[in-house]
Amino acid sequence: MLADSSTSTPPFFPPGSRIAVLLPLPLAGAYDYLTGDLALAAGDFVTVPLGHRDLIGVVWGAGTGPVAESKLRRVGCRLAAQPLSAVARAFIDWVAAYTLAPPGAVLKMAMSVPAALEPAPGLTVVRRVEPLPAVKDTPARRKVLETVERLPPLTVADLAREAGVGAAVVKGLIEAGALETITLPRPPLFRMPDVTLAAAVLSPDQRAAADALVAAVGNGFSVSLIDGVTGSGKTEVYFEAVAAALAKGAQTLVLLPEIALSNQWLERFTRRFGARPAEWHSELGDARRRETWRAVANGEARVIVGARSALFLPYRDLGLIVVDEEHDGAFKQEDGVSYHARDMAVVRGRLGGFPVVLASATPSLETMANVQGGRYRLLHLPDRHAGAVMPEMNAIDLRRHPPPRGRWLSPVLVQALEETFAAGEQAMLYLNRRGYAPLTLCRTCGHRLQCPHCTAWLVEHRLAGRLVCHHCGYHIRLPRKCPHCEAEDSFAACGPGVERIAEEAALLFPDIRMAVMTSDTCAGPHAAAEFIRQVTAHEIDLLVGTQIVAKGYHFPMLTVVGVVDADLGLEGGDLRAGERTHQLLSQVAGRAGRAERPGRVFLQTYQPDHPVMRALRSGERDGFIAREADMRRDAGMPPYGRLAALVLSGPDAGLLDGFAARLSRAAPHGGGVEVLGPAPAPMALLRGKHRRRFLVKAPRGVNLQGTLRDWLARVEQPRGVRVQVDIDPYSFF
DNA sequence: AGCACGCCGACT
DNA sequence: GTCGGCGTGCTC
Repeated sequence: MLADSSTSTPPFFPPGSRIAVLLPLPLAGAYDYLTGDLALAAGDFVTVPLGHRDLIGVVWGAGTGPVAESKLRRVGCRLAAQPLSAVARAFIDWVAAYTLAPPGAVLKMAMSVPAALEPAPGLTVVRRVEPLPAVKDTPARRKVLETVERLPPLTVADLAREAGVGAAVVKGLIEAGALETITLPRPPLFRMPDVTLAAAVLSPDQRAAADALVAAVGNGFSVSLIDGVTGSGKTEVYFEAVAAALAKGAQTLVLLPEIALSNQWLERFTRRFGARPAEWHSELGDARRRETWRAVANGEARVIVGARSALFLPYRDLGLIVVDEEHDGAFKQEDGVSYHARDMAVVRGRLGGFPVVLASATPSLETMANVQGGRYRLLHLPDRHAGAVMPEMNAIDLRRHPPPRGRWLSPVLVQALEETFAAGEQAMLYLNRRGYAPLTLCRTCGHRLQCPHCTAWLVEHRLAGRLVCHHCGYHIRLPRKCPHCEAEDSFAACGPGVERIAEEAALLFPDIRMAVMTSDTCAGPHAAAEFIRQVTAHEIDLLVGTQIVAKGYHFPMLTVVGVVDADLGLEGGDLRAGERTHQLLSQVAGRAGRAERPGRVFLQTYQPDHPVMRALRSGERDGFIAREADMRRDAGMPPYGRLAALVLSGPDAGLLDGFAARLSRAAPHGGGVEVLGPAPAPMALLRGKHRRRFLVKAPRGVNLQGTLRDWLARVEQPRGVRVQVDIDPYSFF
């Protein structure tokens, strides 16, 4: 059964009890309070005094702390909000223990909307007073009174609009006593998705996968991976699992990497279920956020689609989680509590006793290792449906077919673009680099323009007319004189960004219609939706963009994709560089030729024989993954070993290095634990803070968290130094 | 995370 | 002589 809907009563605390209350603060643990004359249960939201202020916290259990009972203060009051379920509380404790974050910091993610804890305001509507007192009669008043008779109760503003008069008339009638206001419970904001609508027609492979998922729903914890190439219909398959969960009365969470960009996904959902799901992402307004939080807590929202933070919403009866594009790095939160939403979704499923579905065209090595270990069930979708074929993959060897000096597009790619535009089809150029040029240097003295707060070059944004640091947002106008040698007009832009590629394309194809899509040019979901509309309506011939264009859009007339610098992601050679580049370029390639038109993909590379390029060209994904997996296994790296990063940061480099040296001397050893570092973190200076990093490697089965906790406890932490623990680090920056 | 308590420079 | 800067330390 659905474990979230706690059938057993939670621990109960009668008046006069000592209880632990968890506060949404980064404190070491829960604080003890006395219930006073209140009767409380675990999970209740309560106000408690802390210092001079009153805070909202959650009753976490019996009070067991070391503080003397005489020093305890009393709980203020119990809030009417839906209590936090036992599973939600266990999840918060689990995540805190795993990530080494204070439990209150995790609770804070679940209490991100404090205003939602206040009771939902009702809807104030107007109705007629019976019997109607004698009031002055005017044509406007008569219209209002007629409208009140004719329509169900409306708000003042709606009634005035319906009657075609100003709000003052309605207010006047209320004043005169002919109308009165009453407060009704607010009508539901989220419509129930309709599971009786016809599902998409599924291929036999899709049908088999969908049947397996449907059978898993309501049948306890399990993890399934839908592994299928772009266009194989993964979404339709997991929609059947969503329908099954809805039919069983369970809430469903669908996690997407970038919900703000997924209007196409929302449209598909709405077509399938006849109602929009509840959305949860950073662009929600305050009122919507509050309403959604309440609707999740009281069970009114049945399907929630959201970014990673949606994992911590206070679900009333969650019974299914789908993690789409499970390989996507956006699921890893790096700042504050650092967690991977995919992995925590699996934990949430295990604690809640329900199935978790992962979906990807390029599953992560972690997930594949779990499939091979028999922990996750594999559901394979081999074909692109509707007869579409996989795009033809071409590597352009830039050593043999270099672009002209000062240009970035190889003649081979230029010719393909020419053919595409001549055929009346669309093309996309992909380069994961915003701005015009990533580096600006002085031709006279060689000085490079660098961010004063970070270890990073300033990136020229020519459209905005400035140089920008992509790490801290620092920006200046392009100076005329070199700050070092004072030479005038001596700057050279080195390397391309998307703006420069667009400039080159405009030079080569002056007559085509072009758009540049980056996070700079499409802030907000509406801007993205407008780009998508323009491309779909074929108002654009060439789309130039960064990673933002790699997301799963369908453009039926888009037949050629050019990857301007396929080697870009391989630089630096971190643990996941190969895997990540393969995933990203596979996804970009999937944009080509999705309808009946065959697609062609061109990868510009100086390393056509690199394993990543070979894998992309041949489509030998599994062989590539197996080789990457072997390398990780040999190196004892995740998912075959455990890894954590310890990042020390602070404004004083000397203090930082002293602390790092003391930590190094106290470093754990033995049991296969290996500590690498301290080394300057890859961004040795970020936002004015110096950074040093340790990497801790351990075999599976070692208690990594315990080891780290003990290590940190052995060394006193100076003020002015921040220590950040990142279990399972992803980015090495 | 707040918020007060602390000890050192420019004001009525 | 005070007002106030924000460094540091505590809150059951």
